[in-house]
Amino acid sequence: MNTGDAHMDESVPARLRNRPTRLLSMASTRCDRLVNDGLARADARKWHYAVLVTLAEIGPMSQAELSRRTGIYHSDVVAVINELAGRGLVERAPDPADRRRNVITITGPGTDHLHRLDDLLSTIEDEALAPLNREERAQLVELLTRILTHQVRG
Amino acid sequence: MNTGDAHMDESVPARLRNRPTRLLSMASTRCDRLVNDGLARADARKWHYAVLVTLAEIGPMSQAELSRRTGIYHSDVVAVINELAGRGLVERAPDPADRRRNVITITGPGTDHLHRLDDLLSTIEDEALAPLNREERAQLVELLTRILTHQVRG
DNA sequence: ATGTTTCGTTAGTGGGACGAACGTTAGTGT
DNA sequence: ACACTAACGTTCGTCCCACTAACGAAACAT
Repeated sequence: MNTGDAHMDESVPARLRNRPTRLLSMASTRCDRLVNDGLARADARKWHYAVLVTLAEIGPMSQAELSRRTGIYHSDVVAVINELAGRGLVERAPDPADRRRNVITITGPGTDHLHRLDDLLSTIEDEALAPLNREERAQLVELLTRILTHQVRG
Repeated sequence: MNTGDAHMDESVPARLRNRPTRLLSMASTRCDRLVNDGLARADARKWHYAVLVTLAEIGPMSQAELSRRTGIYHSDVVAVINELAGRGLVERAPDPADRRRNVITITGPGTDHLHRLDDLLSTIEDEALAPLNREERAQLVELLTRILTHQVRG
């Protein structure tokens, strides 16, 4: 499975090793894989989690709004909702007030599943960020958030 | 061009907004795009930079070693070297000592090009990480490095 | 000699982010 | 009342990336 490759040794040139964008890329790739593999064991993907948590926390909403809140590209929302609806975790119903919209609602089983995913994700992230303590994780979150807010408004 | 989407508003549920892996993913995606677009203006890709900087800093080496040091997947090295060699930025020659190997060497124009890419990349990263000062960038690098070293040995 | 490993290479897969276009429906201006 | 514009859901397709599978050639191990 694991190729045991180097990638991070001293064998990597310094100019390369310290490029923040490169580190960001590699860390993201590896964390994403951990998350994907982990969630796959619960037959889920990260977008499933994003949708379920959004619905649970904010309430029923249209697909377009889901796209905006979760960051899922609007073309891709359809498939995600299809998958979730196919498993009975959400319900898709036409909005009587605006017939362009579908109202997506989380179901009972959906809420249960969300709790499992929440636990699972916490475990996964705990392993992914193992070498970082509480404050350091908060620091990381803060730094990344600032980068992102800047780029969005940029 | 820019869709002006939200993605980072308060409209994002808290449980989602504070997930480090999610932030990592989004930051990486956006930074990668900045880097790719930026380097594209110099008709280059980030792997070009990785290869050139490695050759310049360490010296000629085989493609396999290049793969190990840069993190480029071994199947993909071929294409990268093709592109670089096609532009005369590196030279690919059979290794007389081991006829399985190719020895890749950076050329004069390759070194020039590397300098341009170095400057360009600094500019790009400066913009990508604009909201972070020196220490904070160092902090970010340190945190990410620790995550990565842990995962590689994990 | 034989089997194993390394190297370079080709072709192909799967996923994720994104773009283009379309029919449908809601608002908006006049 | 009517044309125009914008939003919504949807489908299809594109591009890039990390990765796999398989292969011939060469080196190495025993």
